[in-house]
Amino acid sequence: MDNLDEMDMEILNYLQDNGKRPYSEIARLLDVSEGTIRSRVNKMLKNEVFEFIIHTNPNKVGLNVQVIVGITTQLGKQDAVAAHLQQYPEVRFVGAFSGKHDLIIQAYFKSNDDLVNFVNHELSKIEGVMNADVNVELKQFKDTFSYIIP
Amino acid sequence: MDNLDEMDMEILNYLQDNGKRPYSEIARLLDVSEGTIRSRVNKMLKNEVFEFIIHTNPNKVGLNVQVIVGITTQLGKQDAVAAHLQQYPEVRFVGAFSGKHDLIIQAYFKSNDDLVNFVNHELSKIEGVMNADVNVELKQFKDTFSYIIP
DNA sequence: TTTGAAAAATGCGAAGC
DNA sequence: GCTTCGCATTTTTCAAA
Repeated sequence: MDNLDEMDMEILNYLQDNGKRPYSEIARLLDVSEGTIRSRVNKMLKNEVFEFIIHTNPNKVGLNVQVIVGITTQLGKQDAVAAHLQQYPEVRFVGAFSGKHDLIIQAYFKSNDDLVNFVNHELSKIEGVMNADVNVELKQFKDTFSYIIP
Repeated sequence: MDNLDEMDMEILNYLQDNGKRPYSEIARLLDVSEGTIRSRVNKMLKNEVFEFIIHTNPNKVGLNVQVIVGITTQLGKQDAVAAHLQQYPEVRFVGAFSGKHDLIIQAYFKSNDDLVNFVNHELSKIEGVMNADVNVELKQFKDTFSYIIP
């Protein structure tokens, strides 16, 4: 709940390099005891500051088609459309935006067929969706999660 | 390099719920020995199938302004612009797309001031950038990394 | 590759400062 | 809130099937 101090940020910085880095190693690097790191990590986990996950390379698990779709929704239907979209496992990200599109989503598919199927048979049938601007990824330059600016 | 079998996928499925899940627990769930899980995990790590990371809640670390920017680049300058953009720590994602925009990026900022500064003083000065369509996130509905479809 | 068992390292809880 | 110190759990190592 309360704010993070410098040591918390340093802990996050070490962990975002490698989620398996042992508390004892971080403790050595920051010159405190292992218990200190552990209690701070657990406090941050409890406060949902971060979570331990894995980042899978989509291509290596057969998800070769990645898209970002800008969606225009009918006035007043934005929340309902978003609630609907977030239920799809293929949809990784859903956000409401100011700008050209009301909603922007990011999704992964195994094949172009699956993508076309999603757009034509799912997206187009959601009530309140007026327009969908589909962008298919051709090349990925960066996809990091280490966004704690040091 | 070679393909993942069903057990590999199940391991990924268990880990994406919780990157700290012990190998021994996964072993029990899949009815194999702990060493089997470990050797498969290490093989996948070596082949860059996935990595252990943390996912930090941007709001909790003071990154309150999230944007997705669609960028139109001058013909032939796409790669150069992308290479430039990916150097900013604020920029989490850079991809080349087919569709309305040549490049799409996702970035986090501490404040609107920082965003405006980035757009006016950095983005606008990159050679080859012709247009930038800035979308500011108003609300986040979903932001998951568990996209291994079971 | 997978297994099993011993050794090493890590994580945990509690008490005290 | 930080540390220390036993104890439990996990990870590592390695020989063998």
